[in-house]
Amino acid sequence: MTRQLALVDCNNFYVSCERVFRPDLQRTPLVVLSNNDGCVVSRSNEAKALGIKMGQPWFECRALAEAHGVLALSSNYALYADLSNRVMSILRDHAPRQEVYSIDECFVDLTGCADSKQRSQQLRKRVGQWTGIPVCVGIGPTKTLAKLANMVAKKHPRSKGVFDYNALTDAQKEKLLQQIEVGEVWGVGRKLRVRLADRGIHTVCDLRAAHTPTLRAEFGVVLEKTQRELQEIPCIDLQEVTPNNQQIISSRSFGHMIEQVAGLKAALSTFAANACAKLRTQQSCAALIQVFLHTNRFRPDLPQYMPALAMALPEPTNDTLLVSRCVSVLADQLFRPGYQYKKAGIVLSQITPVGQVQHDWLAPTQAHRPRLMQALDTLNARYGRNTVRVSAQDVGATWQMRQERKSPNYTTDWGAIPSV
DNA sequence: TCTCCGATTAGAC
DNA sequence: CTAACGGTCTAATCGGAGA
Repeated sequence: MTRQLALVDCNNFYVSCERVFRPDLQRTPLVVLSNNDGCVVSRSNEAKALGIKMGQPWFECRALAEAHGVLALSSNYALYADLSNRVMSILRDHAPRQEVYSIDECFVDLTGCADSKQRSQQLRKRVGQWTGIPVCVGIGPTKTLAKLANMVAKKHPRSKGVFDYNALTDAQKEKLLQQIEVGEVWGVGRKLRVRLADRGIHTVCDLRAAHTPTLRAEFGVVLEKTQRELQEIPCIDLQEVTPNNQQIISSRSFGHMIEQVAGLKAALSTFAANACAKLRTQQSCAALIQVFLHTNRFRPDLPQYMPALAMALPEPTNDTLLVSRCVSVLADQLFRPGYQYKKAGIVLSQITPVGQVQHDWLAPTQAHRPRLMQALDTLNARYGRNTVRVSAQDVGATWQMRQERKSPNYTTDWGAIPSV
């Protein structure tokens, strides 16, 4: 029996989230900006129609956008995460197997469903009614084809938000795949698209039909799997359990350039606190701590410096105070005066589950304070993130990112909901 | 010459 | 008036070091 994999993808997700609590913006052209109000990361259909590109720097399109009455909002991740959870939980309750693929997408397995297309329509309707978030559904025998089908559903209003690749005849499949550029395929990005074009592979149909051993030799396993998936041979399974992260990064661009170590350390200890909190939520510890600093790469007129340094711990930890101190030491070693720093961050890796951590009982007592960290997490959960923090976070702290257009915290603050 | 491992590349969203 | 350009994550592959 052919598999019926459905990809459910929220439409213009961040923009749609903002509109849930601001129905008056339903027809206003709208974009959501990345951290630091830097780039456009979500666009309403009206904004797309104006030619505003995904990932475009806001300062580049701002004049055009504002001339057409486009409203730009800073991103409000707490809101998006909250609505995402609601969407995912509705889908989980209405489909047997689910993989949450990203904040706005999930795969569900509808294999064996009597009428998967009708079922998808129901899912769509339910998510819309219960959350206010519009979604489209693509159905196919493999994940790659389900993604492609989803694209078709989004692009063609005739599909009413659901497109089923499995329902096509071989001739219809061929015709459809001829019309889609290879760059639209999941796993084919900018670089590959160019290299494939050099080989005469322009459409999805071309990729599907290419000589497999040659493709493999030239482009590697990843693309071979993609090709197989286009040929309806499943190579990428549904991942129902989300694995723990192998690496946790916390980094930010600053609202203003920083020239002093103290400022960098304030930012870095906040990053340490956030990264460790994340380690704790997934009940794991890290053994390698890396710190990096960046000057502004878009200012070739200024001296550039982007150093990085790692410290290996004798035993894995998730203790904010310990990691903060390491990060401070690394910052001192990396810091050179005379540069204007625009960004910094930390990377935690060599991650293992807490239960597997072997304590060195011959060594003097390590700074390992699970109960203190638990108390800290409880307090911050109740009274807000960073209510209890490391003092280094405050010393010389001037690094906050720009976020001039953020919407209120609708889902966590009653007062934020506009009165009707 | 082989193996290992860190760095780099490419992609996703 | 001018400058203003995200953040996290994974897997595969490359290339140098050391065995």
